[in-house]
Amino acid sequence: MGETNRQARAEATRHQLLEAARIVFTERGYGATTVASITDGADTAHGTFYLYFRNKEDVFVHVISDVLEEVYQRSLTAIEEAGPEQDLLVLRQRIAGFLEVVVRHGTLWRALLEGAMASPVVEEHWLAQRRRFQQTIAGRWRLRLDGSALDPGLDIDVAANALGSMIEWYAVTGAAFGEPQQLSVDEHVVDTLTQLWWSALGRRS
Amino acid sequence: MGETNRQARAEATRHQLLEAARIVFTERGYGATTVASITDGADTAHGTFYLYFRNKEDVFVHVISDVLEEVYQRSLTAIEEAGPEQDLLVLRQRIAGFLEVVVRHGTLWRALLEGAMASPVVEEHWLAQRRRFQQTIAGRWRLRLDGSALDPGLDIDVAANALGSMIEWYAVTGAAFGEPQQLSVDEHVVDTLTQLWWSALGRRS
Amino acid sequence: MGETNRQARAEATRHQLLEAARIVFTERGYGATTVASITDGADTAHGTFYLYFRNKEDVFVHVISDVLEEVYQRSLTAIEEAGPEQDLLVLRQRIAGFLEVVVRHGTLWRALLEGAMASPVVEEHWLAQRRRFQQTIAGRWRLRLDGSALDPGLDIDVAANALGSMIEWYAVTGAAFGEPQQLSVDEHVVDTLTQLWWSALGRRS
Amino acid sequence: MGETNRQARAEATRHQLLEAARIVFTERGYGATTVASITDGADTAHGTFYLYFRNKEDVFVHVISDVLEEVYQRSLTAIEEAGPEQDLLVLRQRIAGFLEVVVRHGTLWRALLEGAMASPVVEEHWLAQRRRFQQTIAGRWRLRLDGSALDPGLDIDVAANALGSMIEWYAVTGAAFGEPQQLSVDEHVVDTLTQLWWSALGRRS
DNA sequence: CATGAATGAGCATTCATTCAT
DNA sequence: TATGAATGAATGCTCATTCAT
Repeated sequence: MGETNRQARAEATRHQLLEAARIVFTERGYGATTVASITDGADTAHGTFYLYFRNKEDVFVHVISDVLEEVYQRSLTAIEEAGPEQDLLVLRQRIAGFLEVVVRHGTLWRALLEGAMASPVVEEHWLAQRRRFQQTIAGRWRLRLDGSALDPGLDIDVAANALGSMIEWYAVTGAAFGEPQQLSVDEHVVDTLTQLWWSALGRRS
Repeated sequence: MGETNRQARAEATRHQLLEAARIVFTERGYGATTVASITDGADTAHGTFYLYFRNKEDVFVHVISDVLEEVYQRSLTAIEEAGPEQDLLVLRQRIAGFLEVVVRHGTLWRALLEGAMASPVVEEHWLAQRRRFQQTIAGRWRLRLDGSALDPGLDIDVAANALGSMIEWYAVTGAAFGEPQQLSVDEHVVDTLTQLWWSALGRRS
Repeated sequence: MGETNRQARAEATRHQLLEAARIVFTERGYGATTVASITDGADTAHGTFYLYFRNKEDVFVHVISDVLEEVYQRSLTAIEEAGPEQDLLVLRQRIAGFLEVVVRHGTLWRALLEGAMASPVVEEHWLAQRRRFQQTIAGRWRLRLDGSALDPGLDIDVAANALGSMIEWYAVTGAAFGEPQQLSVDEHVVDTLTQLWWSALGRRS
Repeated sequence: MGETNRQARAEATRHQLLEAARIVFTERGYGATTVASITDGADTAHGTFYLYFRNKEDVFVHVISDVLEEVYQRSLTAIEEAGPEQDLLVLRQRIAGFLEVVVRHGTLWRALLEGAMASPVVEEHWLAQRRRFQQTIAGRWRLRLDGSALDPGLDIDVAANALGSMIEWYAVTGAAFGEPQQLSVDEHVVDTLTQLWWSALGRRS
């Protein structure tokens, strides 16, 4: 029981560091974040950081793994699919979910891109998540290639990459760059993005 | 004439530095580039750098301005417009032009993103160019809003941003991340991107 | 009996630490050995170390004391002396014994030198043992100064120091430096060293 | 001429650092010497050190190279050889020369040993010099193997190593360990060492 | 105009030692 | 006795920037 207590406090310290890291990365980006700024935020000694993480890269991977998983879950698996006639609705909800997660984490996405460029480990994490994302989309489309679903002449993998990039980059540039952002998702925007995606595939509403 | 000579040599030195900077930024990215690595490449003394540029940020802005202008020119103004019946062909050529510039400069785009995250000045440069790009597209669309050109309910500014983001992010992630890239533009890809853009706007070929 | 048990376990822990320390010092040398590496090897908690030793210096002194005593015993007291006509044989056995101990402990001698340079306490331990060694040799020679045993004009203390140094340094540089060593004592080498020692003192075989 | 001036000052700075390093290594040993302590002694900024040396190991190699070369020159090549009847005198002068250099540099030899154990580069430097030393000695002996010069049954390489070790270790343990040393070479000691070396080879004076 | 030596602030990382449980 | 989390001092190294020549 004393043992459990000790473990619990260790876990609390680790959590403090992780949370402080998330905040500092969000505020300052990847490059400008120092280990000292994290331990300051976590209210621990400098050396304590190295009990839990190997270095800045390591703690960053832990921070972004949570976020990347969250955005994946929200935009791909959140909603039970109903009949095909509800496809448009489902698409809209997924796009809205994606935007919501990106907006909520704001400039942490900026740090993610920065980290991906500074660290091969981070880069690979992020690219792997993108690949998984796009392959899931392409896989869904292939399942329905029984009718007039998609325009012929469309390379499915390229299309999944392109439309995924459209949503991702629209969201990230909006939420993480330029002026400090409004922290909400405009319904108006979701409508347009949904329609673009839907029409791009040659469908009619 | 001695004066002219002096100016000419100064201009040559400046050009050497700028060219060396472009190469180093392309090879190492923004963060890993040091002033020393630039002056090494330019074969000048370390201190000479500061005669021409205030710091790394400053020289980077000059490097990317050229590239940003080039991509803008290639994808928006390169082709004389013919009759409206050739719109699809024109679109295709613009997309191909954009991809070609991105591919040709390869990992410098990666450095651009990195620099945008490290420096507000770089960020503003890049965002301004994006805005100009998207506004030009949206402006063109508005000029034709006399008929059934675009789907109703589509927010033109959002759509221009989204489709621009689609091409931009597809190209940049392909050319600047992941495995070392093939340095060519696949016709196949251009076809698909063109079709997505065209259809997304509700047009029929 | 519970008390005895307790003491026995404490003694076992102490022994584990000492043995782990010996291994780590041998493998990594004095400077590169950390308290953590010792407790890792001993399979105890980090803090346990400080229940038994004040610090790295302290545990090292304990480790080397054993080895220094061993080499002393082997090379000075191991063999029952017979008649003076067997002196050469006895000398040879002593030299062989010394070499054997040094070779067996290999790079721990290297750590010993390193430790002697880093810590005055270690240095004094080592020097005291050398002094004892050389004084024993010089004392033996003096006991026989009744005849023509040694060359006149030879300072006995200097000679004992010098010949002792010869064997010591030949053995240590061979066993602890340069290429990973063969772990055996070459008879050939023992012969030459014995002859040098014997002749240096002006004796004839 | 301004250029020459600049180079001269740079050389002076380098010399200051090298000299300060020699002093600090002598006073504190290898491990306890920090780059900061060297730049303090040289009265330069911390970063200046790295303009001239890669790290502590690098500057140490430069410091000891001078000393190792000096001891080699003094003890092996300093004296023009006369007739063979003067061999004993030549030997004596060489031993005296070796001792003099070691005594003059005092505890720097201690740092050399310490450095050899901490750094493979230093170790190799030192071992290479020892090898050169011993091979030179063995080579000389071989040149005279025409008569009764050396005892038969003596392995020449082992003997050169052993007698070289004798002088080296006698000198180093005397000058660099134990109490702060008298800074002079005792004639008495030189006599005994010379006689030991001479007799060990089976010669008669 | 050009040079390149010098500066020093800034950051990552290690590790001996303590102490509450 | 034993544990292991926490501490923080210490140090190596980099690099943007300045300035005397």
